[in-house]
Amino acid sequence: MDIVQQIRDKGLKATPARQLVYAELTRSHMAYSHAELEALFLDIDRVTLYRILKDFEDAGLVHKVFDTQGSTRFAICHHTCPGKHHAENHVHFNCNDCGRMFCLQAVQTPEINIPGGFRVAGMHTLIYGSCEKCNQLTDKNEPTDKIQEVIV
Amino acid sequence: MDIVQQIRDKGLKATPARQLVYAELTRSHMAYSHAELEALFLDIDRVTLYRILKDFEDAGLVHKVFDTQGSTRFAICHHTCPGKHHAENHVHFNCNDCGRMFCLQAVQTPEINIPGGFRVAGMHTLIYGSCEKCNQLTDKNEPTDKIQEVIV
DNA sequence: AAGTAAATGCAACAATGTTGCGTTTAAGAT
DNA sequence: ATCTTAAACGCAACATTGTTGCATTTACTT
Ligand SMILES: [Mn+2]
Ligand SMILES: [Mn+2]
Ligand SMILES: [Zn+2]
Ligand SMILES: [Zn+2]
Repeated sequence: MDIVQQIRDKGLKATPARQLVYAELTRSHMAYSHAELEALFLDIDRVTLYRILKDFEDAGLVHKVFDTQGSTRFAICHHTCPGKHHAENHVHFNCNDCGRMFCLQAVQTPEINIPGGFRVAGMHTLIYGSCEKCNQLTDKNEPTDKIQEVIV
Repeated sequence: MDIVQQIRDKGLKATPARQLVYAELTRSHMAYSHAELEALFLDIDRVTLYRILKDFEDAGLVHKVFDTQGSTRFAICHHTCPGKHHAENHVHFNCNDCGRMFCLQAVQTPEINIPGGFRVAGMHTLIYGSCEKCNQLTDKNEPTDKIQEVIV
């Protein structure tokens, strides 16, 4: 479906800034930090970007997750997403080397039994290590500074 | 072992503030936010508290974790702790109602196979829901504002 | 008891996120 | 096509969380 229409379908105006952000998140399937998005879209105001991400999250277009440093990141919601709690269904991977974070849409969060009187509502699973790109680059002793397209 | 000696064994001076913080973390086995500790120890300077927690973490006395809000929390390291990466061995539970966070020392993080060229170094498992106390209080429609001792 | 490196307290700064408000604009109605 | 208006934007100001520099104090060694 058209990006403009997807934004409008959530009751939001399809402004240029929103189209840019949504297109990028859709394209790369990665979880972006605020800093990463600011660097990508230098002409979008910092506050506007905060509000766009908040609006997208409330609308269920994106989900918010935290990386291993506790920094906030945003990623697109898959088309079969059940709404704002989408992030809880799948596992995330954070690369220690390049810092990028991936939504592993195909990997569901595991089942865990915990003792005591806890009532479980959901869980977050964050795996860390090094991504495919960084594995290869480490082997070749090359720099790992570029952010490139990845589909997981 | 004596608290003073445990702190000294890591090459740190056993100051009054450090003894207070370490004793509390040892007693409750919970993961405390900075705000919770500040409220508990009003006479400890804010910056000093930051430095105490950083020093404890570097020394392997405590581990740092993030809760469902992305807020930083600190918890004691178990006596059989392998050092700074202690937090990665066990599961954490964050109560949606009272906000408290528990170290489930007895619950190991699960094994997960992920596709692609990712090299896994470790994982964080954060479960959320409501704790035993809040379950009971919800049933009885009572307030849930008190922080009390819990051993998990 | 004295000496010294470590720790503390305070102020200033930095990073991240929020709020208020006047201006601009997207999208529906005419 | 133009008008209308609620929504979105841009900017400044503020709030929260965490860090750094430095003068003073204190825990531990001798
Ligand atoms: Mn995701
Ligand atoms: Mn823990
Ligand atoms: Zn990488
Ligand atoms: Zn609770």
